[in-house]
Amino acid sequence: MEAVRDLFQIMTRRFGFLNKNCCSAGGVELSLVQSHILYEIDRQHKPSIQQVADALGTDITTFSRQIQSLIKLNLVKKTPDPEDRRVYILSLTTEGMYVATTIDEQMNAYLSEIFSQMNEFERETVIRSIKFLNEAMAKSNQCCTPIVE
Amino acid sequence: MEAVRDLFQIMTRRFGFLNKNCCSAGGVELSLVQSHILYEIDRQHKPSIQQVADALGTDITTFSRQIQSLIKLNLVKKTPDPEDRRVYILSLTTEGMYVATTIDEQMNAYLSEIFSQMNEFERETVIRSIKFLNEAMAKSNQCCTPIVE
DNA sequence: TTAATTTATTTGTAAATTGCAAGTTTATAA
DNA sequence: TTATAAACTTGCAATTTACAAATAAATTAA
Repeated sequence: MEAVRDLFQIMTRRFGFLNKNCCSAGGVELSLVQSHILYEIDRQHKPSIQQVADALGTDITTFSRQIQSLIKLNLVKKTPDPEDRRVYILSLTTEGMYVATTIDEQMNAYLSEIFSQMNEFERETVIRSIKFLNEAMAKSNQCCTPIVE
Repeated sequence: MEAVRDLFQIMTRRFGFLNKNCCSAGGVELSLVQSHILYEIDRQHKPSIQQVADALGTDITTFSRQIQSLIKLNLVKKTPDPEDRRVYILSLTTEGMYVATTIDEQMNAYLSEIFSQMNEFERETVIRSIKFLNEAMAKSNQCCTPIVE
């Protein structure tokens, strides 16, 4: 197999730029990391701090502080879990939800623009390919998840 | 178009993990950023500091310091450009080349493992799709390049 | 039931990363 | 030849990071 890595490296870099340019909404200027956190909280169902940190592969102590700053920005809410009082459940505030949604819409708009250069068939193929790839990565145990030592 | 962003977000996150777990070679422990820099210096033809910083979308002052630390690690070399004495040409040292190559091989090995789950046709399709996507992103002027204001 | 262990989270601290402002040096334009 | 611009570096100061250690609650073992 030739230089598959190059393809990935360039693609993810480009997508990274997209994300980077995309992170302010509702008068709030977010860092890339913060935008990823909002995304992940939104995506998961009542996640704990630990769960989101794991999903993003961030050190828990770092993550704890990141959450603190997002709470200060009034984008994230921390609720004690009644089931287990060690745990805090994370959720987006109304404002956080607005910001996350806005970013999401912008990202999708950018992506639409990219895909608009393709015809229906090409678009379908590319999207199906990415889905497929994600599944393959999920199945692989050697890679693609944060290191758990 | 449905939630294309999700596909991308997950894919790039997974690839990010891959990169993250992949950054030590030849007894040197590199950060993700450092590994990206080696990659980009290797890829470009006698790039200047500015060029690599631009390609990676990093602030030039930050980048200047990152190069300094890679020089200290004896992975990167800075040569004055005879054509324009303001400019420094970056290149990898022998050791830097070794590290970059090792990381590259590891990444490709991981990717091979992922692709080994697919049959020949699927593999071809996925790879062609990513190439295609890269071209589309390159053509788009709205996105996918670092902000130049 | 108590003691020991594990899990979730936070804080102390110190190092690394970042970027703006300002500076140096060389090239180019007026 | 003076002014402007471009490539790069340094001085900060703020932010981000992660390891070690602490707290508090749950679980498990004795």
